[in-house]
Amino acid sequence: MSPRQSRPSAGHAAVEIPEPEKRRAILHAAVRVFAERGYHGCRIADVAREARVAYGLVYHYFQNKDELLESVFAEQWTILIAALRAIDEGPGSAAEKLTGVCGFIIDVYKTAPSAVRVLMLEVTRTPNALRAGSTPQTFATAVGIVADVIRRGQEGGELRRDLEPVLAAAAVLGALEMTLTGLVMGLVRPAAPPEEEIDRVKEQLAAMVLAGLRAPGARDP
Amino acid sequence: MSPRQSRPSAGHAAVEIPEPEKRRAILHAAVRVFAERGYHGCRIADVAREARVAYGLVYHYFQNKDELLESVFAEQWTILIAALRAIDEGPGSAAEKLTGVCGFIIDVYKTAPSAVRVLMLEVTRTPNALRAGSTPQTFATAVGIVADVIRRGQEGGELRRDLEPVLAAAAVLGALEMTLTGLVMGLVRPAAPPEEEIDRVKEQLAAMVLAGLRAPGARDP
Amino acid sequence: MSPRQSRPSAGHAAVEIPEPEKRRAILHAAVRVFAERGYHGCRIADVAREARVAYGLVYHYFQNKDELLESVFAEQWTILIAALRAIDEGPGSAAEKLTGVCGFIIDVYKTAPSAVRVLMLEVTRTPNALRAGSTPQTFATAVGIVADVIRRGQEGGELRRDLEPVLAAAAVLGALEMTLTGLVMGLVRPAAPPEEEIDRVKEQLAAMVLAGLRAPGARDP
Amino acid sequence: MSPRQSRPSAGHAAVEIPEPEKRRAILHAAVRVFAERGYHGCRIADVAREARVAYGLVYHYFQNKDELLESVFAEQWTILIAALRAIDEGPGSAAEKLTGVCGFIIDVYKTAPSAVRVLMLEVTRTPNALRAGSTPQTFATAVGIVADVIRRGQEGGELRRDLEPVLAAAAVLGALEMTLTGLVMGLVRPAAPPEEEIDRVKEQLAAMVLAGLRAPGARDP
DNA sequence: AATGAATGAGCTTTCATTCAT
DNA sequence: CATGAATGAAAGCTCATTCAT
Repeated sequence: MSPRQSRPSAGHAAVEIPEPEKRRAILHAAVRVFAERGYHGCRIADVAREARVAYGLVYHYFQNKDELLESVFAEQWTILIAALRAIDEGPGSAAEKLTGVCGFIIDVYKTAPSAVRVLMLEVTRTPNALRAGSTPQTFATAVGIVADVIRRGQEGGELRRDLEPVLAAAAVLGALEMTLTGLVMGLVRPAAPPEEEIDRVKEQLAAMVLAGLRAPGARDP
Repeated sequence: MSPRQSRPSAGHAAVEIPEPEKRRAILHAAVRVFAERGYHGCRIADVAREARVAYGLVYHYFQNKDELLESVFAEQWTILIAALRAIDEGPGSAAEKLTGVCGFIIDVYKTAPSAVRVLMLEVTRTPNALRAGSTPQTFATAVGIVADVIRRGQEGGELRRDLEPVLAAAAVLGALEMTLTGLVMGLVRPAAPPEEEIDRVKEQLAAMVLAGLRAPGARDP
Repeated sequence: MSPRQSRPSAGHAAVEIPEPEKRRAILHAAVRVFAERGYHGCRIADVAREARVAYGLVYHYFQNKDELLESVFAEQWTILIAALRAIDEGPGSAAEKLTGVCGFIIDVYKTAPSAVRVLMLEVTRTPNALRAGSTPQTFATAVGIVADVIRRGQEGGELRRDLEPVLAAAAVLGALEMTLTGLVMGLVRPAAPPEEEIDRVKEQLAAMVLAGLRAPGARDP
Repeated sequence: MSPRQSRPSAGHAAVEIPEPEKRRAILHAAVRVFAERGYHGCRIADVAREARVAYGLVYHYFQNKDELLESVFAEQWTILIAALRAIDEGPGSAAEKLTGVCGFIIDVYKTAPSAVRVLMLEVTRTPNALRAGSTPQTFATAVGIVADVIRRGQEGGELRRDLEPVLAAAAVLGALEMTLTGLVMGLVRPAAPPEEEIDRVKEQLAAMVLAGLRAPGARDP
């Protein structure tokens, strides 16, 4: 009787059916509301209002609340992981790659703060049922990629070897996340216009992270 | 006709009215349930069951769900901030104090993981209405104390001066938090019995944090 | 294990056990609260607070809410009916007796407004279960007594014969009640000090009632 | 995302949005249940069942119980006051107008007894919070209109001048109300089929009221 | 007698989900 | 596709009643 599937998004051949504009609006709205209020606090009514769409339409495009939020998760993780992979597989030293990771996340944050919050904060709070198949693995994947960067940096003598890569990766992402949170909450008052302020955060964070991980003898880039 | 106030908890002199045992049980249960499911997902019925107490008793001691969770917040923050203050005002170098902070939080985590999760995770997710008067300030306070430690370390030449203390403090706490989250989610698989594993995390984290903040010339402790 | 019966109030012989002071306080408080908020709106907690007595004590003296409120009803009606009977069986013309009825109710109102409200207003609103054995009959009794006065006045040629006595009696009591309500609500603003104001109401009401009922030829008293 | 406002009910021009049928059903049901059981005794579940409507729909159209009952109040008072105004401003002597008032209320009672009970009985019992803005004023308004009729009758020499109009008006409405109550409770047993019985009540009441208020010299109509 | 903590059924309110249009 | 009224299960809150002290 209509869509309602996970939307593989592309057909296999010929005529590419474009994603309906309103479906997109709902998904975007869901990201914001979800980020703002969390899984249980996010009401379908809120999403519909935020998307400026009729109540019932949400159920036209998504089976139910869970499927909607799962889509949100999936989409955001897909983007993040793709980016991390690109950085990981690209050229450059471990230090450059870590700087790239910090930079990317903070850049995303500049244009879509809620997207970052969804990824970082909802990981542990969202019911397991929902994340089934998506989050724990994907979160692990994200941490894993960063850990890989670190591991190879250790192997190449660029980063200190006494740290467990996974643990270090988690710490780096956590540092990123909480710094952004501080920004959201106004702890770090913008001494400069927001745009530049965020760039300053980016630099400092990268510096701190690198200093924390770099091998004693290694040179600054 | 009964309690139901915010319970300033301490009198000024002589006859200290002891906190009713069941009130305490409810508060403890609330910490756990709250940590587990977040603000909106936490049902009064769950708290009551967890505390092995009748439904209605929760409302005997607390006005409503909000007041209960606010009490949880207040209590946890009070404990954490007192500990941070003690470390801040105690003796030792900045490095030792930062190590102390990491150690304390991870130690608390060993005995009461949910308490830590409430503090760290609920900060941004809990409705503003609820946190009014409690969280934003208290969170800021906690960050502020750590930032002070860092600032004095910078002034004493022990820590690098190019980092904004508040930002660095947030990053440190974030690194702590996400590492613990990783532990919870099983990302960092215990290579050793849990107890020792956590101690290993403590060491590595402290090492990383210190390396990230220490001034180039400073010696290892 | 204690009182808790309907309290026949007097023993049969010798040693008269006096009604406990606090039982009385509860009963009085109940009259006020009941009058103020009606059956469903009247909480045991309110009664206890109003009586400055511990919550549980109410249940020491009364089986349950119903028994308490039934006692209130019974007591008030007993008083009212006794007074009406006394007037009815006393000397005087029908006109004098009707004046007496108006006067009595308004006088009671002066000292215990809530008692009057209980009698007059709760009649139709209180659940049948509660009034069982008390109200419908007693209310009917009260109306009946006034109707008797009217009937005898009609038979004696003093009052007009075209009115159904019961109907007329109800109307008289209703006029009384609503006037008092008007007073409570401040519709009839006291042009004089409360005391005198009420006396003025008494006169006017009696005059109006008598004029409404008196036979065309009958003289003013 | 829907109705839920006080429903000003009438637009100014062209396309009149009709009141949803079910909203109306709920309001009607509420009048009955409210009349039957009073403010505190009236359960939303009862209203929904009586209106043959799903529980939740009540909350679709009304914010909460208070708003629902306030709407009931407002509607009933609006009707009554409009009718009283029409009588007041229409032609006829004061006596005819008073007869009209009695007749109107009793006629309404014939078709919608509960409506009358809501107006007359709930005035003093309903919590102040609820009536705020609606009842005290409107009740005063109703009494005021009747008082105006009386005042003008006094000025025209038709009615006795020694009675305070407001007081007399309250008494008249009270007589009406209690008579109807008596009818409800079966005090005045129908000597005739209900229909005629009520008409007999109407006549007797009007006669009594007029006799009570008419100036000594004035002729019978 | 007196107290007030403790219990839990019942009612209000919310909100995911369905359905007629 | 789009809409929003309609439904009802689940969660929050109240309060009569019991019970240990």
